[in-house]
This record gives sequence, structure tokens and C-alpha cells, in this order.
Amino acid sequence: MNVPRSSTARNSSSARPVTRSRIQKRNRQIILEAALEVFSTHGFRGATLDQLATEAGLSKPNLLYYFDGKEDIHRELLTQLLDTWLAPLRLINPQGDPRTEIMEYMRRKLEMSRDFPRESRLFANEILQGAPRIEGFIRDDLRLLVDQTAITLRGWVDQGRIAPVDPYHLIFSIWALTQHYADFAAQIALIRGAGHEPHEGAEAFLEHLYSRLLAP
Amino acid sequence: MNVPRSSTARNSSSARPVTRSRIQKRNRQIILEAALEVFSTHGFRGATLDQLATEAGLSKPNLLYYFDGKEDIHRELLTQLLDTWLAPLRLINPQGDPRTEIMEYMRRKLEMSRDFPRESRLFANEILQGAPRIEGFIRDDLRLLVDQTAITLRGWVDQGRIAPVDPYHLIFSIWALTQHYADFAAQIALIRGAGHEPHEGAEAFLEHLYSRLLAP
DNA sequence: AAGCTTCTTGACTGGATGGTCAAAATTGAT
DNA sequence: ATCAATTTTGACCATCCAGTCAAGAAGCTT
Repeated sequence: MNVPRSSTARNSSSARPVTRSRIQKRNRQIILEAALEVFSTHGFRGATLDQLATEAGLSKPNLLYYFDGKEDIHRELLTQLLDTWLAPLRLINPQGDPRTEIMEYMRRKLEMSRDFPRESRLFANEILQGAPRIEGFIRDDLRLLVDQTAITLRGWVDQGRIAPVDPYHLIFSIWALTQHYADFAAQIALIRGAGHEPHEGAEAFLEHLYSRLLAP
Repeated sequence: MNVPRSSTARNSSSARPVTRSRIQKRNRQIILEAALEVFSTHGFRGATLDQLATEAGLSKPNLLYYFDGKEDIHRELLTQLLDTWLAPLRLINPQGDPRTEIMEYMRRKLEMSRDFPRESRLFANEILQGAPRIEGFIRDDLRLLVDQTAITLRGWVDQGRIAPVDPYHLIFSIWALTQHYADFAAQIALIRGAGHEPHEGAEAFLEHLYSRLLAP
């Protein structure tokens, strides 16, 4: 599978003396930004290198100077995303006040869905296709973190500090409700009509909902 | 855009004497079933005619004898889906008991997500891409129905029969929570591990959640 | 400003993929 | 059994698209 590096490639992937010039840093960033835009709306297969190139304002061979190929761009984008995707969950503090911690987590996820809808859609696209490229991440990293969080939540339930609730479904519900506003933004926009932004009223609603759900 | 019908095509689309032989009915159905399988996991661009043909157990030219092309298969599939997609919402009875009606609606949606996950993912795929092919359906049919339902819900709130809640967000939340179990099944499976099916415990959780949310 | 390195690109290529077609096989009405 | 209509398919074709390459342009270093 592994092809010897061509003479012109200063590229990425598989560990290597990663010394990047100013221009490299800038252009790799431009390309990843363009890739986020294009991949998140058309999916991996639906996007073409020409689209990426046009969006990035570079020539196609130029893209391939900075990355080993379409796959490589996508992998890099996804890798960067996954790091930040776990962050909100990590911030839940088992020593904190249960309801506050859960509410804050929900709020952080909703913020991410509002401020980074493309990232959310990129992720959704991956999962929809059966998560072939991020299976490892989910099975290992995410699962571990969810399991730990579930233990924390169950502890809070056992102490009677929040109403009895299945911790896994509680987490899934937060994911579903917050990401929905990003992933299904097109639908929401068409239903609510122009002049409304998808997330309008979402925070109040979700606060109300979880407030009612968690009250002991 | 419209090409004159080729001599061999007994095909579909744009209104036409739709007389179908037994074989036609059967094979069109087989093709649509295969298309559901393939399109729902790979998306429109990600699916190839060869995949469709293999999945359907027919030759590629044979597919194109029954449909005008990839696009036509996809359109037909989606059209059939949209009809049934609205059904659960239509069944909400403004004269019924508010909590029962909403609970039943949630249950119907959850059932659809459990029994027809591929349909759910096909739909999700469309919306994710910005709903280009079903914009009209959403803006016209779905929106109308949602608006009517919202009026019903608001009436129930005003009568004090359910707790005050934004009707649109209530509907969105049901969509988000039920479809999540189909659309993100891959993620849920990886987190919960084998031996669990994605919907396990979902009904109890959602009943609990909406029971708490709606109690006056 | 010379000369080396990094960056950029026009012109390709090979393979995948949507779609065509004419001829062969099958079906069904008589 | 006959024969016309329907169905099926192998062999194509045209286009799209990821990726290559060699040569030129721009940056750096001295």
C-alpha cells in the first residue's frame, strides 16, 4: 500500500520530519478550511479535488503538493476535528454540581453546533456512512470517555442529586438535540422561514427540558 | 434538459401512460429496494450504478431499462419515502388527549427509526447536503403540516393541558431524539459495544423525558 | 545578483463511472 | 408453434476525476 515518496512531495501523513515553512503553514490551513466547507456539504465522495482547489484559490496540482491526496486532506481534517470534539465532554467535573455540570455540557455542545456547524456536519457525514474512517477513535477514545462520564452520572443518580436516568441515553440525547440544529439546519431553515436562524430559541428550550428532566 | 425518450425505454418519471407488466412491477421494486440499501449508506454521489446493479442482482443496462438513470432511481425512492414520512405527524389528533397524542407521535417516530433506519439515513443524507432535491417538499408540504401541528400544540399549552413549551422546538426535539438512534446507529453501536442494539432502552428514556417535560 | 530551494502550474494519463446500443433471449397472445 | 412485444445483456463510448510530471516562477541565502 505504501508508495515511496515522490521527489517533489514535502507532504504530510505518516510520521516524518515535519518542518513547515511560513508558506506551508498558511496554505495547508487554507486548504483545510476549503476542505471543511466542501466536504461538510458534499461528503467525501461528493467532493472533487477541483472543487477543493477552486474553493481554496489554488491549482489542483498545488493541493497535491501540500497533501498526499484527497484521502489525506480528509484524514487530516477529521483528525484535527476529533481532538476538539471530545473537549466539552472532558470538561465535565465529577466534583462539580451535577445539574450545573450537565447544563454546562449541554450549553457547550449547543455552542459548538452554532459556531461550528460545518464541523458537526462533517462528523455526521462520517457516522452516517457507518464511521469507517473514525471507527477506532469512537471505539477507543470516545467510548472510554463516555463510559467514564456514565459512571459519574450514575454516581449522581445514586446520591439522589439528579433524577434517576439512564446515563448513556442522557448523553445521547444531548448529542442528538444539540447537533440536530447544525446537521438539520437546512430543514429547520425551510420550516421556520427566512429571517430566523436555526438555533433561535434552542438554548431556552433545552435548558427548560433538562431542567425538568434532572430535577430530583 | 429533456431528452426525447429512447425507443427501448418503458421508463418512469414525468407523467406518461404508466402501464406496468408484472415483471416491471417486480423489478422496479427490486431495484428500489437495492437503491435504498446502497444510497442510504453511501449517499447519492457515493453510490455507483454497478453497486446498485450487483445489489439488485441485475445487469447495469437492465437497471437503465427500468429507470431513466441514477438520478431517476434516487428521485423515485425519495418521492416514495416522503409520502410515508409525513404520516406519523398527520396522525396527531387535535381532539385527542394532548399528552397521549404527543407520546404516541414520539413512539411512532421511534418505531420508524427502529424499523426503517435506512429510510431515516437516506433522508438525513439529503438534509445534510442542504436538501437540494427535497426543498420543495419541505418548504411546502412539511412546513404546512408543522405549522398546523404547532397551532394545535400551542392551543394545548394555552388551555393548560400541557406545560408551556415552544411547539416548534418540541417537534424538532422529537425528530432529533428519535432519528438519532437510526442516523447515528454506527456510533451508538461502537460505544455500547456488540450485543446491544442501538434502540435498547430508548423508548423508556424518551417516555420518561417527555412525560416530565409535558406534565402541566 | 547568483544560485539553490521552495512553490506553482499547464498539460497529461489511467481508471472509474454513467449511460448507449444493437442484438440476443424470453414472454405471452393467438 | 408462431411471431411480435418485452426484457436482458455484452460490448462500447464519453466524461469525470484523482493523481503525475516536467518545466517554469518565486523566495531565500549568501
